Amino acid sequence: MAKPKDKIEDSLYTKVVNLCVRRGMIFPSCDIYAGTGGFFDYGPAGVEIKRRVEASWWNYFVRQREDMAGMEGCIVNPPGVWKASGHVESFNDPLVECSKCKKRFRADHLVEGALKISVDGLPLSKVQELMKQHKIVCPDDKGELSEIKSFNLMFKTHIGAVADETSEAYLRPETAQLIFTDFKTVQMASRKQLPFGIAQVGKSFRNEIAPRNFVFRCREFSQMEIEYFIHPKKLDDCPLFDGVKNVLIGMCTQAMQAKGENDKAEVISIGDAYAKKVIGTRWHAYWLGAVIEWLASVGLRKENLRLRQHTKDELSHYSSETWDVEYKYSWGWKELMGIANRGNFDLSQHSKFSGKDMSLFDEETKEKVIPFVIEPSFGLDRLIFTLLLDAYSERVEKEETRIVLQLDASVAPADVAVFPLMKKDGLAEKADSVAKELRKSFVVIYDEAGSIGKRYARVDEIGVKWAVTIDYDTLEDGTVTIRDRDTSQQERIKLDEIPVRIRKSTRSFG
RNA sequence: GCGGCUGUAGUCUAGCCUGGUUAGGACUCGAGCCUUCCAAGCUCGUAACCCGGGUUCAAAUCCCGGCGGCCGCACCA
Repeated sequence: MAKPKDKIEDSLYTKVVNLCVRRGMIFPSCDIYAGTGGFFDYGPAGVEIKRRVEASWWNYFVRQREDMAGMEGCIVNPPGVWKASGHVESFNDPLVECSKCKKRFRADHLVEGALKISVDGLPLSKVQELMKQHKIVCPDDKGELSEIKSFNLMFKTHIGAVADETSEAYLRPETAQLIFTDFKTVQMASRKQLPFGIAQVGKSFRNEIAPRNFVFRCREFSQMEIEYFIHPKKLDDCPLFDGVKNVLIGMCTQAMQAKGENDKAEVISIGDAYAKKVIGTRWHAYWLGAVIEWLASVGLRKENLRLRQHTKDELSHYSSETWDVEYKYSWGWKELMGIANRGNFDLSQHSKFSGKDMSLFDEETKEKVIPFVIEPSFGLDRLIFTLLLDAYSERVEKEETRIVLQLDASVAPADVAVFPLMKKDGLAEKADSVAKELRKSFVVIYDEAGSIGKRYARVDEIGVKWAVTIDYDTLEDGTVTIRDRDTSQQERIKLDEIPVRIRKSTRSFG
């Protein structure tokens, strides 16, 4: 089955990466020292965009909802958490390399294939022994295989001064688990009854073997995750479903992929997809719709989005059904975020490993239940870069190419730029006081350096929607020109109309 | 992690082959002049040879090692 190309060698991609670095929005971390592959820092404009996307998400999914509670968990956790979640095991890939063709294989898979036994839970030394005993060689060209090398994708550290086995700890590879470990406390404190969700934003860490493709696969990244808890017998009892039943979106189903139609998507409403049982549960369908609506609200064009169902062999160890929201990158459809049905896997595991009761008493059915979970999981960095790709445009003027980032105003790095037409005759002083006043309510960029055209171009490039220019008329009658980034058209308005104009285009979050 | 290519200011690059330059340019950035609205012009300025060894009187240049980057393989909850 042909996978979408992983390779990124596209000019749009290159242009946006270049813009990110050149304008200091997103750039390699600690670049003055080497060895920092897979880590990226955000500069002034980048961090504003990031905070706004995050704030928009938090507002939409947490503050605007009755059925959601927020929390923030720790990054460093004891091993128990990750043993229960299955990550200690499934993050350890035992790899061997063929001495002839240099190809790499999963040692456990080779042994399982050759001996028709399960090696689940066996220590690596045992697997190595089996490989030797049965003289397992490269399946491609019978070449000799190397010793097993273990790749642990979790960052390990130690708690306290003594670094021995008892003090081991991990940097979390996903934020989700903290929601499960804290589930009972957050439920008690928020006094939410099923169904309800817990949301969290934070950093996660994966020690990728080969980080690549800018922020698409990095070692430290931000996640925005929701675990939505549902009574196991009420997965289709979804009162809010009507709100998204009309969301039309392209879908690529398992059935289509089985036929090899990986790049196709049938445009269908999410409600219909559920009615046809393409989507397993009503609550899953609901979250697919809610997620698409939010992604559209921060400016992503729906025609560049589609839902793709994971095939059975793609499903992770905890999931029974997963849908990815994919974006139509110029190098192919690729995962932007995922919505998994985790069942009660995690709460059950934590109950087993910790010995604590993770069930809730349901007042309606008078029974103790371990809730099922639908998990919408967003990668923030990837999303931001996708927003930049989606917003990137070029305008040719006088044989010169200008970059205009047509970001939604709600996620732009500033609400408004304020420029004096020139520095002299008191224009700069006036502009400065206008900027100071606007700063009380908005994110403002003030700039008096260079020609006016250059200053417009500078803010176009990072996506600021409005530019207010103070000129001689301002001193006379208190009017300014306000310029729209996308049309470069200007309009003369009164000073006190500026906030109204900005708010019209910006949902104010956070 | 393996293979191929590659590394000069914030960005793009000249110079490298054939060792000796105050390492040049353009854009950006900063200061100033000019300018009554879209990267104009002028003056001045800041800023670079990835790191470490070696060869040599002399290394951006040649050699070795390391580190980074890109591409391919592999990996990817």
